[in-house]
Amino acid sequence: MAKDSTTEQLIADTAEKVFLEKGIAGARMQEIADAAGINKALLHYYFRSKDKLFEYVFDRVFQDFVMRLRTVFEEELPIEGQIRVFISRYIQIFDRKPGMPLFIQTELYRNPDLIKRFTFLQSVFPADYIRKEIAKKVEVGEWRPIRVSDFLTNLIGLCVYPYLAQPLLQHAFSMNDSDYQGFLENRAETIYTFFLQGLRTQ
Amino acid sequence: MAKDSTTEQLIADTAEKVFLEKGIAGARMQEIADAAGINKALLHYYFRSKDKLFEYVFDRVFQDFVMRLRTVFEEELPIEGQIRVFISRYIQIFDRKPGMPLFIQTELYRNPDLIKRFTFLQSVFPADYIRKEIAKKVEVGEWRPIRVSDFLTNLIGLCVYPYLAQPLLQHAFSMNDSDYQGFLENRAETIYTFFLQGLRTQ
DNA sequence: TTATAATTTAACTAAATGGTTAAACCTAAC
DNA sequence: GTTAGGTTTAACCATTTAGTTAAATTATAA
Repeated sequence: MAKDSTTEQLIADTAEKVFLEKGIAGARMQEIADAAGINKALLHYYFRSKDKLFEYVFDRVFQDFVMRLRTVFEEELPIEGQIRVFISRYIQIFDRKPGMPLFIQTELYRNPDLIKRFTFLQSVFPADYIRKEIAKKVEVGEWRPIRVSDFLTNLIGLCVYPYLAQPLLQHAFSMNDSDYQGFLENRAETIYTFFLQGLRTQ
Repeated sequence: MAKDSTTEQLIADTAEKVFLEKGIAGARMQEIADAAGINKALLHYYFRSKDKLFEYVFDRVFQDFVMRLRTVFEEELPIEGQIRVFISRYIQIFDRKPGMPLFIQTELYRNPDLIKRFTFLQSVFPADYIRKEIAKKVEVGEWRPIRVSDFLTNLIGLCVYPYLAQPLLQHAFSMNDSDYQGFLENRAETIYTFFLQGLRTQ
């Protein structure tokens, strides 16, 4: 019977696009079916309900995100190098799916229970490891003391904010789409320099 | 007949809460009416349609935001002092309405036309002024060169991100609500130090 | 008092929407 | 060729939802 998962894949991919664009409340099952080139009956044949489909998509999106980042702080590099990789990989993820950060934050804000689905989050936010590295750097007088939560919030905020606030920033800086694309392309290097300098003592 | 604007106010305040929490797509007129302690008929009596009500609320929220920030970079202070004021005022705004940043970004992302309603945005993002100040500081060797767009994106991102990503961060750092509140309270100082240091040459 | 505006009540409409059903059709494996 | 599962069609159901209506009621200002 050769489980033909192509259709399931197609549905999930299409649903992801629609959900990313409109959120669960704004998305319509009919629209997903149309966009996938199938009919509503088949949609419910594969995914019983809108909620089930949403959860499936949400998990997939988040897993994709986590999987691309979880190994960064395990690599054999000095912390500065890990930070550089972290930044560029973060940006790389969102370049492929610019709507992803806003989607995750919004759905999470409106339904905090979704947080329960977040496994492996500690590997993307390796607080203990970072704490130790900060301590080392502080001891040799290279960095100022900083809380882990501030360290990671700053780092991630610098990476993600341009994607979360794209329409606002693009308008504020009078950029067209390709201007903004150019702006984003230079961010990785800017962030790296700025972030590391921000940590230093002098 | 004394136009009793109390009810209009009440409706707008209540609608704001509901819209901030659920977005336009997730909000229900009935829910707004109930929360305001009135009936749906009266809701439509004051605001003809959901869209009209939403636009009214959206404008109010954004205007409130702009009005609290527009004067910061006109104050008689050195740029460092202006930055300090900017940060603390930014944070102060969101402390009162934590859902506001996510609301604005999400609705703007899903309906980019709303950007047309953004007047005075240039006074919150005074690109020309900042450009000149950067140039001065670079000339005396105090700051590294940085694009205005990066300068403002970094500054605002550092302020706003903890509000945009509250559920995620709170979970990642295993904080309860009061932990997170404490985390936010120290942010202003942290950001100020970190941001200014990030700009420096050495 | 009287007229006018605010508010409630309650029923109603029309459209959108998630989800179901059953029969028919297609296709590939056996 | 038969069978089983994927797919379509098309109608249908129940519920939700924005918005309306009209009549009754309450407050308010002139």
